[in-house]
Amino acid sequence: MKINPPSFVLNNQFPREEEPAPRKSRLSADDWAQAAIDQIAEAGISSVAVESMARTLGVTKGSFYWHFPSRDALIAAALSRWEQLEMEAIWNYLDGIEDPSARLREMVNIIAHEYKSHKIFVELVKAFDHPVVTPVIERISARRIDYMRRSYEQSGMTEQEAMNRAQLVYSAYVGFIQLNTHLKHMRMDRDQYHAFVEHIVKTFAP
Amino acid sequence: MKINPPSFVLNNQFPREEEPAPRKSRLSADDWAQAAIDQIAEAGISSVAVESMARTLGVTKGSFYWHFPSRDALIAAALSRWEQLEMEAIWNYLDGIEDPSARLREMVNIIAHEYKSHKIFVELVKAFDHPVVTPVIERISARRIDYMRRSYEQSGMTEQEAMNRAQLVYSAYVGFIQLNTHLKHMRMDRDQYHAFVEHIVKTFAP
DNA sequence: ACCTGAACACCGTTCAAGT
DNA sequence: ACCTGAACACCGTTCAAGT
Repeated sequence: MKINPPSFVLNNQFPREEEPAPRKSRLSADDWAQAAIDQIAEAGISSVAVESMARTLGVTKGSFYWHFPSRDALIAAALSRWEQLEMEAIWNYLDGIEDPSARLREMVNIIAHEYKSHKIFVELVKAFDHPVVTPVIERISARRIDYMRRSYEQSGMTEQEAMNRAQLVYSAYVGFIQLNTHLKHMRMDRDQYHAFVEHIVKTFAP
Repeated sequence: MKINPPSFVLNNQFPREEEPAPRKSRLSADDWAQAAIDQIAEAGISSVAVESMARTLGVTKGSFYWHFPSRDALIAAALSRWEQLEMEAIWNYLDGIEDPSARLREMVNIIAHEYKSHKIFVELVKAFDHPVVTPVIERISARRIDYMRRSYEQSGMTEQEAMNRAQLVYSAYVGFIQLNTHLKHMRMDRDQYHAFVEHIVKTFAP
């Protein structure tokens, strides 16, 4: 009953629509947005700097303002692009799995590995209070919590219980990715990690 | 069996040692540190700006650099002061309670209300990846997790189980304060909140 | 349609000079 | 011992001028 994720998940690469072979000398707004996504995945929201990105892209920073009115607009466009291309691909993949408990397990599986989209989510949580970031996390979180709530309801919980449980599990998830990223005592080797996941599964079973 | 917290917890005010009545015209490093603590509690780490704080304190920003070598050094001093004065006072209060389960309940109680120290902790979690903030959260988190681990062990859990449970509860706590602060669907009225706390207590019972 | 280059504001940092 | 004032670096933002 093991489900193998598709290659675009394993490769941290989601299919792009265009991307012609010869690099065009002039840049589009999407070029800037994609560069911003990569920058966020590598070093977080705060590392998105117009001046240094312009240097990397081989233009002056002044040219940036032809494409976007501000740095925040660039971040917003980058996150929107990421939601539509990368997050949506994951949801489509998950929705293709019939069995609800297999779907939930696979959701955990994707999150637990260091895929690019998970890395970006970790960076977003770090910048939780940024006005452009908050609504993105809000949308993603609402969808994930709802996803879990429905699974718990299908397992026979009352509506209220299922909601509380989903919110609690999601809180633990958001807290853990932060603590695990930053705190020494929360970094675990493979055995500890599996024991911890076992404990979580047992504690949060319907 | 209800325990009333001491006035310094309810008033969000912890006793200060000196503080003479006539405001001295010259500033000390502690004056800057205390101003930084208040600023962090109000608007977070990123709002600590040398220039605007100098304006508020009635000096030029140049004078700041007589007291501290950098902005980061100010933040470090502020957080150190907060740990020693405000956090330590809470721990001393908690350690004065004999019954372990009453202590744990009171710990949750203090955290659940919007005291200044809790506000500051929320701000620190927002700036989790700041190199000056990380070790502070690390110290506080290690102590709290250890506190809970011991309680679970005293309740008969194995060492490993108690550790996993403590880490899981703490993860949920850290995640919840973030989600509750920022997400609309996680804001609860009094009834919802009590039902949620009930659910947590039941789920995480030893 | 896209980019340059120079300007400005804001803030962290330095330092010689003042009291 | 503590502070001022002017300077500089860095980065976001604007805009007239170029192709």
